[in-house]
Formats: sequence, structure tokens, C-alpha cells
Amino acid sequence: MRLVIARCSVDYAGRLSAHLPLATRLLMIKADGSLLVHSDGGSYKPLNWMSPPCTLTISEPSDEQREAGVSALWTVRHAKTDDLLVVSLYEVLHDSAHELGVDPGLQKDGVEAHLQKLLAEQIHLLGDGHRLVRREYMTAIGPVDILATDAAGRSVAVELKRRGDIDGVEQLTRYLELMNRDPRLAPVAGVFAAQEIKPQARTLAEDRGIRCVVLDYDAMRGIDDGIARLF
Amino acid sequence: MRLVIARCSVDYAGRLSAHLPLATRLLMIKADGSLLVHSDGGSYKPLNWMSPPCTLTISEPSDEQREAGVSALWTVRHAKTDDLLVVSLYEVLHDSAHELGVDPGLQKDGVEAHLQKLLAEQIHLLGDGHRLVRREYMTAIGPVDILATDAAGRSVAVELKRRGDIDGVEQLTRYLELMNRDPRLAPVAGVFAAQEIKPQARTLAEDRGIRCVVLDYDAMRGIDDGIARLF
DNA sequence: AGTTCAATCTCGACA
DNA sequence: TGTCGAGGTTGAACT
Repeated sequence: MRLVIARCSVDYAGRLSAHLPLATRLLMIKADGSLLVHSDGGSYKPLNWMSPPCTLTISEPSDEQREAGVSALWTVRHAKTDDLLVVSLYEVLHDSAHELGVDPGLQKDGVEAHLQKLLAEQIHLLGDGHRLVRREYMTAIGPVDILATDAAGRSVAVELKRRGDIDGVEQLTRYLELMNRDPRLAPVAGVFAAQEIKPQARTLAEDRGIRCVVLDYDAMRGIDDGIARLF
Repeated sequence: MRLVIARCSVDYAGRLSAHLPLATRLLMIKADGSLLVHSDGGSYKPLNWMSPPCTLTISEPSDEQREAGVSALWTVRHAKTDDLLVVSLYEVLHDSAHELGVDPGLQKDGVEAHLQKLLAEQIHLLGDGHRLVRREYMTAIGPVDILATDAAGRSVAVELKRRGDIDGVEQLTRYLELMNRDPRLAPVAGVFAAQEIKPQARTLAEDRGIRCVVLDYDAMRGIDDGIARLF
């Protein structure tokens, strides 16, 4: 990885055209040839960049450019899409190279999967008499998070989210529409379960006869840990 | 901006939990206190990060950690969400600080708004006899991209996307439901227009009687440029 | 400040 | 390999 701090301007042409006026920025060249242009603020997204696979060419500026103060030109071209990024360097304030090696990568610890497991184990949270049929019940348009039955033996489809918004309700609605056409399942009631349910989502859900259940993740985990400690 | 190359491990706890095993990486501390952890490959997204507003605290490792080889601990806590990022530094290979100043920011030339403008100008692409009523036609639940009339004078609501997926169909469906209750507009036909329409989205749309139109952006722009050249 | 919607989205899973 | 769906999405425009 090569790190360069420089006064530069940047032009990009690809899906859109974009320009960065002259300013001091960090230029990061990764081992795969990709380039990131970062400012000293904002989020993790660079001001501009070129994704791999791409190639960086360093060239001399034209006389006109040199007269304007440009000391070098970096041209980065994408290997497949022909997207083009041109960095005009005016002054280099820092330049260093480093060997980092291959990264072992991020290990993600899913929480939604855990939430599903916990709710399956504590299916009574849906109401007295509920029984688990199965997790990830497959339908033609995808898996329903949890299929259960209520005290009267009727089917209950559960859509599970960490943060319940309108999309989750739409998703569950599509599942319910489909499942209610299956005579072996119909009638199927819907439950929208989440740690937190947005007011709009609740309104939409209840308008469609879908019950909303707010889950307390910490409490569920606490009980689960308690069970785990028993064995 | 401070740039540190170090052998380190990283732990994150927030929306999800994640861990980065010991390896050599770039740590970028921006002026607003945010932290980025980059490897020497991949795209512009860091392996891990903390967005502003947040605060970085540098502390001494515990005896146990020191014995394991940790020389320093960086703890970054988000100001609002309490998300936590902990970097355990084992060996610092490079450390430098730089003054970058405020960035003037990126100047973009948009594409999406342009597509709407082009379709409004070339409304015949919807079919012979179509006429534009207006762009961004307001309804109670938001603006419909384009409202037009067909050859028979019936209302046509157009939802425009660069890539047409299932969400866009749901959105248009909600608009149509609402507009068809308005006696001045009803009956309103729906058109789902995009540069590219996903098979699932097309199926759902057609099942609901919504017509799909695939747009050729380059051709539309070409015609537009041609018109521009005439004047 | 909250909401909605696009993105040079990125990224992983799955057919 | 393409397609599809989710993201610690991010970011911008608008209410």
C-alpha cells in the first residue's frame, strides 16, 4: 500500500462525471491497483475512487498543465468498464509505501440469526398455546422466518427484523398472500416481530390485520443464557 | 489526519458484532475523530470503521493484554448509538500526522434526474398518443415521477427507476391504489419504466396489470443531444 | 430533525 | 457467473 498526501485535483468519468477542485487530500493506492481519494472528514466513503480490477499509469503533464502547476498525472482505468479517473498532482507532501500482506478478513457475528433462534426457543412470546412448526419455512418467493401454530391450531407466519419498517410488512404481506392460497395452510395469520417497530410500519401492519410483537433481545438472551447454564 | 500502519486486531459491537484477527492494516484517524481500518485490497469500503460523531480514547492495555503482546488500546465510541470499536495494537510500523484542511467537495453531474427529464421530453416512448401532464405529480404519500395521458385520454402514472426491482413495483402499486380513489384521475394505469427490469419485478408488475417499459438511456440522451445541437 | 429515495452503491448467498 | 436481497448501508433532497 502506498500513501500519498498531496495537493491535487481529480476528475472522474464513468457512470457519471465528477470533479474535485484543487485541495490537499490522501491518495491511497492498494496492492490490487485500486485508488482511494480521502478527505479529512465525512464517512468511510472516499471522495472519489477506482475499484479493482484497474491499472494506474503515472505520466508527465503537458506543457500547459505544467505551467498551471501540475507536477504529475495519475491515470487509473478500469479493466472492464473503461471508467476513468485522473488525478492531477500539484504538490506531494508525503509519500510512503508499506507491506501489509493478505488480510484474514472480517468475522461477522449475526444477531438476526440469533434472534430467530431465540424466538423459536421461546415461541410462547407470540402468545399462549403457540407451537413452533419450523424456522425458515420455504415458499415459492423465499423463506418465511418462522412458521408456528396458535392455540387453536391455526397457522402463524412470523417475519422477524431487528428494526421493523415498512419493507418488512410488505414482505410479510406477500408471504401471507401466497400462503393463504395453500389449502393445507390457510388461514394463515401474520405476526411482525422486531426489537423496535416504526410507527408507520405498525400502522400499515395493523391495517392489514398483521399483529405486531416487540421483542426484548437482552431479556431473551438472558433467559437463553440461563438455560445454557443449566446444562 | 493521522495515518498508522500497525499489526492489530479489531472488535466491533453495534448493529452487529464483528472481529478482525491480528494482521497488519492501515488505521486512518480523521479530523472529526472517525476511524477507518483498511486492508491492502478490496473496494473502497474499510474492513471496519466508526462514523462521526464519535470519540477516540487511547489507553494502556491490562496486564493480561500486555502479556499477549498488546502495546496500546484504541477505544472509539459513537456519540449517539453507543456503538463501540476497540483496536488492539501490537506493533506500530508507521505513524504520521497531516494537515489537510476542509475539502471543497465533489461536483457531480447527475444521471437519474436526467432520465426523468428525458422521458418527459420523449413521452412518446410510453406509446403513441401519450401526452405529458406533469413531472413529480404530488399525491398524499409522495410524488409520482411522471403523470401522463394515453391516446384515449386516460391517466397514466409512471414510476421511473434506473434499475427496476420489486420495491419500485410496490411503490407504484401504493400510488395507483391512492390515485384510483380520486374520481378526477380514475382510472389510472401504471407504467414501470427503467433502464433494466428484474424478472421478479416484471412478474409482480404484470400480475398487477402494470405495464413495463425498458428505457435506452444512451439512445434517449443521443436524441436529446441531437435536439440540443439543432438550437 | 426526521423521512424518503438513489447509489460509480458494496457485499454475500444462491441458483 | 449472474441474479437477488441486505447493509453498522451512505448521502442528498425535501418536509
